[in-house]
Amino acid sequence: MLRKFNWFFPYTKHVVVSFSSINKPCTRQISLSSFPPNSPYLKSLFHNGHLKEALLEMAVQGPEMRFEGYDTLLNECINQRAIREGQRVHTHMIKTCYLPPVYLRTRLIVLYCKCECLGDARQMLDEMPERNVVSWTAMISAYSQRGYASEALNLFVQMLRSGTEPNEFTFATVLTSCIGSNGLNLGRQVHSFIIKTSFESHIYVGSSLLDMYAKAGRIHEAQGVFESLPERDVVSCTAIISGYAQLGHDEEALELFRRLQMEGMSSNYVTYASVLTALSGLSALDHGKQVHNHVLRSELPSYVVLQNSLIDMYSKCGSLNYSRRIFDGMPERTVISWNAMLMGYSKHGMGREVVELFELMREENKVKPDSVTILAILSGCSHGGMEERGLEIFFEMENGKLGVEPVIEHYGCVVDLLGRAGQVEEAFKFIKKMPFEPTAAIWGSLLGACRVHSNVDIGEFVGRRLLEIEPENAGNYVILSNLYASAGRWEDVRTLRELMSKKAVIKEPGRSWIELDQILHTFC
DNA sequence: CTAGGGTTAG
Repeated sequence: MLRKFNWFFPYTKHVVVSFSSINKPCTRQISLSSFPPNSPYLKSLFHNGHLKEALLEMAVQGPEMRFEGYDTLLNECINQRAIREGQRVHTHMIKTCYLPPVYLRTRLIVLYCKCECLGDARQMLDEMPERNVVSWTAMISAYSQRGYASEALNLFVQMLRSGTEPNEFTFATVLTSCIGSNGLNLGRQVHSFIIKTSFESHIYVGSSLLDMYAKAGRIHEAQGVFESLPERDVVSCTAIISGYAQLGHDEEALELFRRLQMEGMSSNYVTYASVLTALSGLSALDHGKQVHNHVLRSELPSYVVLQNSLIDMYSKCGSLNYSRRIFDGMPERTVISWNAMLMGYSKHGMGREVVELFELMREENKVKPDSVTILAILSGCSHGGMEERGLEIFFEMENGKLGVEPVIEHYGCVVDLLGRAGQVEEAFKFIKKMPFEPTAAIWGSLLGACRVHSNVDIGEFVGRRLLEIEPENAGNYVILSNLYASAGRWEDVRTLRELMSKKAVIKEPGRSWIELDQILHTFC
């Protein structure tokens, strides 16, 4: 950081400045005459990454700084995410009474956004004497990209009220904030606005629009937008494929991928990741291997995201050896890599492998576990006969030793774990003293344990409770009635069946599928 | 100057 920072040196010929960079302190003599304001030298300093020297130069130039100098400096601060240096540029404007035009103020908004100082960015925007569509859009997109959907939407409305017309950038970004319970409603309003302003066939707006419909579960509307696009690119194709995949329409996703590929669509890592999700859902190992081949032949095989998807796909297809081979071969892993692998072992009841892998994770100490890691471990211990170890890890987390904040799902896993171990009373006590209100899923897990271990007393209490919370769930009636049956309480079984038909509870039909000779067959 | 799709869990 700079130690000396004097603004008013332009009248001296030489100036000695001392500063310390991260590695070494240094002092340098700067000859002013060789550095006219906005000189090419200034630019060369930035491009060689000497931002701090450039800042000194700025300090030396003092009030001589003009638009071009600020622009170059700010852009470099943005590229390097250098917030301290950027603040100095901002301060320089204030101290020298420079009134930046809209363009430079927008660059400052972008600087603060990219450096995660959204509050400062917002203050910049609010204090601007005049704003244009770019200033508004930069802020809206910062909110959208970080998941602050309501802030993004509120700002969008404020922008409209101020009389500024949104452009294709604004629409593309604001649509990604049309999520949640009212998302579809908002998205439709934005859509009609898009039609009015004739941005509907814009490729960025269109892919954002179809993604919005897909995320709201409206795959047909998404498909409609996709088909109406005058041109397609990787992103729009990926968006529609992943739309199908995320809604569980895995066959359609795969079908569409094949068709678009034949039509010449190019794929990137996001495309493959989406297709792999669909294949995991289908447990289609042969198809998965084909996509893996595509990935290996592409330029992308070392992408972490893609390898994570492959680990997951092979796990869900039951090939844990393949998963592990990919996992072991990764030069860098994210927490998702560990979680996908742990989850794979967990789902296959390999409790010992789960615990061993977690120990490896702690030994390596490169990646911190998160909430999902602990979920994978607890459910793995529960399904894999490692109940005691699972409980130990849970209590470590509860005592704050893992750096993971316990959430209700963790408590749910422990209930499951105790229940499976036959400790039905302990599980019931555990639920009663949890710091959360038990959900239907948690009661359901305990009811299942009561059924398996024939604990009619607790089972009856829990079952009745569940029938109140979710009277439409057929499974609860069936388990409770089986529990009564196992205790020979036929009268209760009968009244329960009557209650069930009176409320017209319908059991969902079962579905299954199988892959034979690389052809997928599905049954209902 | 500002913009769209993605990986683990439920």
